[in-house]
Amino acid sequence: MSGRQSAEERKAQIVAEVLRLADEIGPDRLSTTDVARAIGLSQPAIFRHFPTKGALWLAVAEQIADRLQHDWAAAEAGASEPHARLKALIGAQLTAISATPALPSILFSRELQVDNQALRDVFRGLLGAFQSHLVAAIRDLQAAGDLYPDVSPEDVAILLTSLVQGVAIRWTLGARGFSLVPEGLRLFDVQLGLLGKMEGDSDA
Amino acid sequence: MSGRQSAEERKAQIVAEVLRLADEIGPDRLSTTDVARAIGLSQPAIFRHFPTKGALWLAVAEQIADRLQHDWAAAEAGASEPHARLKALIGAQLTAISATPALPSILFSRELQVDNQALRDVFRGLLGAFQSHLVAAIRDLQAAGDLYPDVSPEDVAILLTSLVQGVAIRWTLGARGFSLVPEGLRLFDVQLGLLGKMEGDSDA
DNA sequence: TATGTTAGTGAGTTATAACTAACAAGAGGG
DNA sequence: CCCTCTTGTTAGTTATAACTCACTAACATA
Repeated sequence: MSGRQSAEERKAQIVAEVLRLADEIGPDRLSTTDVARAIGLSQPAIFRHFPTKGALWLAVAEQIADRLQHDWAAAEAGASEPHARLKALIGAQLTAISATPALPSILFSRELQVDNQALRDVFRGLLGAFQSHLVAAIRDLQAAGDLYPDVSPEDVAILLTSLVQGVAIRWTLGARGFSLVPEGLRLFDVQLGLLGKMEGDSDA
Repeated sequence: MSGRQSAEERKAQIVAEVLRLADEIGPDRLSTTDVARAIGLSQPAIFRHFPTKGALWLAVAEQIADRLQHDWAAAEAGASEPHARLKALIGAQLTAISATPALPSILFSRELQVDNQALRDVFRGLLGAFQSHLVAAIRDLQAAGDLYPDVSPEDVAILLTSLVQGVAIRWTLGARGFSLVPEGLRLFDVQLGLLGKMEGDSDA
């Protein structure tokens, strides 16, 4: 169908298709046959480009990691003020999930990670990196006096990642009946509102 | 091995074994053969008690639902004051998860997310019910003046369920390197501390 | 003690998974 | 114009999944 292509193009196409289908079918249920059929290739052709299915998933993970890290960098570059930077980070994460809805399932799928240590490492590092970006922004926010100072930045970061995860779960369970990014950002404002309430008292 | 048993007992035993093995093996990797072997039964015996594997999962979900609802009721009965009631609800949920560690994995399983609509409905209802219990307690807390009144109880409830989910996910992914209930309650106190900060200002 | 019901078994069937081996064809270089 | 590398195919293999069928053994009770 799609004609003969260079290995590099094919690889990218396969990875993209895995991400798309992982949402439809479920990450661990996704078979190489599904991927091949969606592209219009024979099933063994997948193995021409990736030695094992695990290697294919690793490529997918690395693509995810690259994209997320790029998104975070862009979010931070576009906002100088700490509050805006924090909100941009959360927004970037929500946008990434809404563009790749399989992301939470992939990130949290024990099935995938059980027999793929490398995959687990990539994801763990990724989650940790996000946490670090948040902590840095929160620290700046506290330094600027815009955030109640008696709570640890790490705890705030945890509350915020939980918020993102929580809204993502509600989004998937509820058949995506609401708009992920606005709802997530609304809750972010609520949470940050609470965290900033002491602002007026700080000079008391 | 375990001898002949009544259908009712066997069903309960199978359901319990699924919950145990779902944690060890992962919800989607879990085969009827695994369950049968763990009990000491032939694999077809499972299908004597449940028409399909999906029906088995549904029975598991209903057992979870029953137990959670019972736990919530007990938590609410044991605490009259709103703040204690809210904390007891969160504690009950954390305790339930720590007693059934497969719970978060099931939330992200393909069985739940893709294959089994009925299962998804049960879990959605369950989350909604928990949310309602929280909202009621939060309303009382606001009425008592112990919680910043300008934020909607629904939003606070969402933040709290997200908190529970978030800590549960970190707990499972991080190889259970910390104690779920204390860590969850600690974060609850942090969050509630933020929500109660206005208390001193309310008469200003 | 005879008889119907129910829990359980062993040996299948069918489908689908990942992966392999042998062969075919398109594209560029000599 | 052929030679060769690369991308692809068709036709397998092996393993494992859910589920079925024909049958047996324990139990209850009339």
